[in-house]
Amino acid sequence: MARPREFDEATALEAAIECFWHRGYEATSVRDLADKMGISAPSLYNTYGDKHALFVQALERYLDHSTRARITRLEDSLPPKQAVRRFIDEIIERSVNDRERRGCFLINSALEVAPHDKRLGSLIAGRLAEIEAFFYRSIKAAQAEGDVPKDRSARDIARLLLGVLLGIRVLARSKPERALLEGVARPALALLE
Amino acid sequence: MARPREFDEATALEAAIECFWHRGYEATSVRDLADKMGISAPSLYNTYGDKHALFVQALERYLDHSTRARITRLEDSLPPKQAVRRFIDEIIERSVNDRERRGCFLINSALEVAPHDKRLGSLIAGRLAEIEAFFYRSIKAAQAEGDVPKDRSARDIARLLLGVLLGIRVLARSKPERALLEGVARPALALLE
DNA sequence: GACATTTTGTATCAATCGATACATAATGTC
DNA sequence: GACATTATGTATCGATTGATACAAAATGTC
Repeated sequence: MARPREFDEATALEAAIECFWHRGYEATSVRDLADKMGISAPSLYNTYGDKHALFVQALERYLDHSTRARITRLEDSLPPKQAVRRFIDEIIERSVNDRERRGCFLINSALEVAPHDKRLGSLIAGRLAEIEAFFYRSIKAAQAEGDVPKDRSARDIARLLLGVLLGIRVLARSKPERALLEGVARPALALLE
Repeated sequence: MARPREFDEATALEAAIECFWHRGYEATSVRDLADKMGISAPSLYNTYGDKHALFVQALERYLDHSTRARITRLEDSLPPKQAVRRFIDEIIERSVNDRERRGCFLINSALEVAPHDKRLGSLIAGRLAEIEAFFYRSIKAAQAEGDVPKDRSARDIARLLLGVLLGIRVLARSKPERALLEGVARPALALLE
């Protein structure tokens, strides 16, 4: 019917994720994007729309393949309390080994673009709610199994863990020190015991 | 000796803080700055250097008049445990009432510019350390007075509170809901009881 | 009041921004 | 192979970016 695309959309989108993740939305130019994606500007606009639409697609792909995949993997392979602990542990590990200090694409976006973009803001808020929901149902399940004391508010602890997660990610971008990040997490995780 | 400046440096710097606070570093143009500061571009460059130097001065002034002033005020007027509680409470109050969702200029900067600017990165890291130090010495003092259980690590709880502070500030930019932010803070503050 | 010094306002610099016009190339359909 | 349709490459659009050149204006010193 028509000339086929010569590049792989998903592969190019991965490159776009790298750009936006590393530099943020404003500091990334369309030329940066096109270069790193290995395509021309017209191909970029033809395939993904404009810069903003590309950002949305990049963020959505990142969330599906990163945050959401991690939750599914841990929830399927570990008992609930361990899944929560491991989630936080993996975030710390990633943060300490993040030599470029990219942090988390979702959390970077929550700070940079959410307040200025209503549509993206609710997308991001929804994804943060998914993380809170993971913590909440894990704690609830652990409490049902007698693995976490039942006199503690699962809702509040889930929210604390969400806050701790965001805090660790932000802190790591200016002070990526293991002792500090583990210090943040330790008293919060101790509430599960 | 020479022609005197026709505007107040500090007042104009306050306007620059508003710009950078609201939009971040990259998204704020020199024209935005000059307009809001009520001066011309040459006056801006003549007085503050370039855009980057202006940002540093704006951030430093913000920190002296906001974060650092709050710590001093609370520490001078309240017993240590109450000072910590009040600090967190005030942050939540500010976040909930922050209709423009500006968050905290320091924390916004920790995420946007710290990883890309070594000099600013260490400035920011130092200021975050000051906040942690405030939590730490408050908890230590409260423990000495028997106001906080002594079997808890003051270092870890101080770090948790720092993480919670950052988490609340980030969360508030996409979900400024009181119940959520208070839920994050409640289990952390409960560790002081 | 002449001079040195600094600030201010106008006007503009080259570079880069996001985004496209246009012609050419590559496909499936008939 | 003619045609419709979409992708690609070149070349560039007007707008905006950070930053200045330059001359006029305002001060203290002498």
